[in-house]
Amino acid sequence: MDRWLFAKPAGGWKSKRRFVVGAGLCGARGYLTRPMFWTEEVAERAGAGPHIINDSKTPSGRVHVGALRGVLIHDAIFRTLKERGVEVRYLFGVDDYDPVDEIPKGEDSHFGQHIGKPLCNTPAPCGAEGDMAEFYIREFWQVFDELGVKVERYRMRDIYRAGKFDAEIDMILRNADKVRAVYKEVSGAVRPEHWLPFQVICEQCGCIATTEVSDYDGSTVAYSCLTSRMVNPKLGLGKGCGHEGRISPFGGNGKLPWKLEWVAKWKQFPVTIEGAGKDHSTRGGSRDVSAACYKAIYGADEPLRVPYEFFLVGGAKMSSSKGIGASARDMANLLPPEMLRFLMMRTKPNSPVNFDTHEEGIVKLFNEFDRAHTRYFAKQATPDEAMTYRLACLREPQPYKPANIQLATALVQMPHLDARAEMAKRLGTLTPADEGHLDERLASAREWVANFAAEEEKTRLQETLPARAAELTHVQRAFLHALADSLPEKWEDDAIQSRVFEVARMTPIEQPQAFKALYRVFLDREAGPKAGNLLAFLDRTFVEKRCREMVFDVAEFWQQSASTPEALAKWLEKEKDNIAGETSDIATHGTWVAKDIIYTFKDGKRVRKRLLSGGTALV
RNA sequence: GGGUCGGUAGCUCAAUGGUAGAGCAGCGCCCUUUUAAGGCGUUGGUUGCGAGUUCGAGUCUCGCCCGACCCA
Repeated sequence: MDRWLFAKPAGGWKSKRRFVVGAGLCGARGYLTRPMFWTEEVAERAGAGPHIINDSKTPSGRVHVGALRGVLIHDAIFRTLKERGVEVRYLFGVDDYDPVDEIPKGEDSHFGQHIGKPLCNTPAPCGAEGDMAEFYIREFWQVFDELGVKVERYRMRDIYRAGKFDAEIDMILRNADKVRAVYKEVSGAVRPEHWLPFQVICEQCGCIATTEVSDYDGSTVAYSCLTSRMVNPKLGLGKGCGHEGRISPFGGNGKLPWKLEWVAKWKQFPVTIEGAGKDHSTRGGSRDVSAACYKAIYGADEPLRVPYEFFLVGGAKMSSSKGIGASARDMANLLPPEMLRFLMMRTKPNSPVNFDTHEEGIVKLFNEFDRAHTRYFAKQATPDEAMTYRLACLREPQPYKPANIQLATALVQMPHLDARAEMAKRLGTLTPADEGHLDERLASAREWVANFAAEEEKTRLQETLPARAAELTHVQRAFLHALADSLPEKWEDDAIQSRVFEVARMTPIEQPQAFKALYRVFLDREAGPKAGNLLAFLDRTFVEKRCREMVFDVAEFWQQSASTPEALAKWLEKEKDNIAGETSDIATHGTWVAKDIIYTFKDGKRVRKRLLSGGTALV
């Protein structure tokens, strides 16, 4: 469908969607326009700038794959603004002053004693160096690098300790009454009169989640570490120590609750664009609270909102106890960076992205990306498609020959095959870009097979004849016997491949049926890699034995393979110029009489045709 | 319980109140010693259900059902 439309005249028709105004007038009906890509809409709403985009992550465990949605949405907006010549920065913060409130899987003994403390004051697990926050954010930063997401990184511990939020902390504490009013009005949460929006780190036990602060005098606050508060009631952990004291709220002695932390960031940096996931973005949610506080305290408008839906990954291993596939790192191992970006770019922020790691989902994603790539370089892409593709690429798009993912996953499962060589053979002459792409694609294929493929999706050589071989027709069984009878002396892929075709013509059997029979008895699948390759690396006697395992009935076989005289005549008419000669012989089986005619083509090929009579009298 | 968003072909999703579309899957045909490849064609819909507004509703309004999320 043509995406170029005539926009209705301004003021005439109502329009929900924004349009890009194209070049000049086009007739009397309106301007030549096209619908905006979602990043362009955001850029348009954002205005001239300069802009500061902000996003952040609390590294309380391995960073979940869903966190990439916001990261990449912000990156796409960042790149679009830059392309438009707008001055823009992209900041990304580590919320490492947040408390430990949950325990990462399997780390109970290590983190149990630290629950309630700031992440950056908690040692890393597994005896690793550094603190918990650094430990978990490190692999997330690595993914940023691989995805080509270039952000200005900051850590909340540095911000607080350097006193960069001191002015905001002071302002917010002085306006605590406004904060309480907003909480009550916007989200219905009632806070006690003495409550102040701040949490200090308890000087006695080091917890930050258990303290309650009151009485700000301009330089210090009073606090108590509540024994009545449990950071994680489910686990029964993180009780306060009962300590009471007075301390300065500045210089890293404590932090703002994160709804106010947002306010401080917006004010200090200052942030002009910050999206948030749907969990924060609903009415009366945390984003509304933060925005209202910002307005109440500073009289300022919140940064541009970009509410976005979730990024959900389902599939084979996701629900397994191993937990592979749930983290950003795991997903980056499976999907090349462009693919992961593509997944996010093509879906508008307000729609959820559901990605399935089952074979079908993987194949579909890769093939769609390859089609986008091909269309882009063939200049057949629509404006939206081109934009999606360009934003998916890490740098200026480079041409290369796409390597089919389905073939790649098949080949890497054949231990006796050189998958790379097989793929390369099919692609033809390779440029360095082709080679790089091919290696990347094979790595994805191997990762999928190793960590994501369900058992039934894997290609496995069948040690014994699979049960479903019973579904083979008698022609297919006869074909396998005939193949066993005439396996080539030279046990090489080309010779075997040729022989398969020849035996198929001489059985006779339709080619697809012949190949399906082979894949069934050896792999228990409908299809597979090139048959010659597959067989060449198996033991010859094993192949011969397997091919003879299914018995067939001659009468059934003949009936399934016979031509009608009409069909034969039609075929002869078509092929007569290519046929050099023919021989025939008669065979009988019970009351059936088969006349087999073998036609020899001018190029040496031989084809058997079978005419059948009799049989009916006895049946 | 209150709120937000969504429900369109088998699947994933488009569609400015103006003829409901695309990709994939499926099906059919063609080609082929590239057999998990290639080419061409094509089926498929009570737009969750029911009312209303309108010349006209997938789109707007109301009610209900289902799902996700937020708040309590």
